[in-house]
Amino acid sequence: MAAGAELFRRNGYTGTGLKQIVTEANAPFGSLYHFFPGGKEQLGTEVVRESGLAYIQLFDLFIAPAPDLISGIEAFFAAGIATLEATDYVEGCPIATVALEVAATNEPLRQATADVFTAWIEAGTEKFAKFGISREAARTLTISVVNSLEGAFVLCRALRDTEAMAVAGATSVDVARRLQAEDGQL
Amino acid sequence: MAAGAELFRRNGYTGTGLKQIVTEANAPFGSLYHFFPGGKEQLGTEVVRESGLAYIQLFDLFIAPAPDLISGIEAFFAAGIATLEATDYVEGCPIATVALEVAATNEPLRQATADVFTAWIEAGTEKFAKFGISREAARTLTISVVNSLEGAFVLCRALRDTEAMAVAGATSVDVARRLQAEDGQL
DNA sequence: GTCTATAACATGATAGAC
DNA sequence: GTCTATCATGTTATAGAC
Repeated sequence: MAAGAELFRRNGYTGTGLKQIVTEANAPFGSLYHFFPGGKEQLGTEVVRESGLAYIQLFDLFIAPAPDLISGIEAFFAAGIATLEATDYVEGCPIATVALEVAATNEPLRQATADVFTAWIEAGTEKFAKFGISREAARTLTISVVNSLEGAFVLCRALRDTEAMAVAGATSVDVARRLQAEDGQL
Repeated sequence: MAAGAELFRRNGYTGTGLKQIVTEANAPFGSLYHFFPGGKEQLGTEVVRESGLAYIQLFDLFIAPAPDLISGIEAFFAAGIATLEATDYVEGCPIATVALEVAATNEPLRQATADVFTAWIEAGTEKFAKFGISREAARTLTISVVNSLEGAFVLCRALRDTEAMAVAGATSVDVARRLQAEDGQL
């Protein structure tokens, strides 16, 4: 299943063949349908859900130990840049490619991607609220961070350049500062 | 070719069959290879390039007549929300889905998506600079706007909700205000 | 229960009739 | 020159041998 996750992340859902997955996983073809009777669709939804949860851990890893909101956000986007460079721009968000592909064509998979994004937004709201901003502000900040992150992955992978991710980090810091200032006035 | 553009935008590159395209276009199958001897790859690159240019016109349509930078950006994101609602979340960015799919697997197509994004950034920089901010600030703002727009399309289509696009607009306005203020100090 | 071999189908691409 | 019929290949899915 880890093999499936990596291939979906790199090549997308429709672009990844089941044959490719079992080859990468050094598994016989038949066992795939033993573990996933629902075929490619079931495998896809489970990969999306698992990858989504794993990404929350990654988010916590950079935000939780930060001394303050701003440096947490900076560390998070710095990690995004590092990932792009380390993988030569082949690995971005594990969900986004699949999400765009299936949004209009495969309802169960679309629901899985939606559940993952909902979980991210809730988890981020929780984390950011711990830094002393209101829950409403924390939710807005989380959505803004995810927007910028996802968009920057698109630009960076296409352009093979990290500039957009750096801008995304700076943008998110701006938003965080504005929200902190507004909350402080209340 | 318009049919190809719409299908690629909705279903992605690997998710769209040539048969599907000729059916949608009410064209016979053979004529496709008459006009595109390079097959699917040539069709894909031309669709990406043409859709990319068309999107710049759309950007101008909302930014150019705006009385000031902030209201131009607001109008642009309001149009994004309107598109999502009007198409029941099946149409987002015409480039992003293809860009993520091919970034690691098809170099000619990846180059086409990169050229489009480069053109967008240059065109946006040009337009925003006309509102009196420095070229450097205009470039940063453009990348920030595109990041937020692309990311919001991912979230909105997956969640079938426009909240993320609204946040993207507010975020972009924040960034524009910060850049205007910084430039004013120089 | 695991896996190999194969079925049923869709895909991209072409050759050849009009 | 336009298009129909077909090819070769790759896809998902399954049946049946071990």
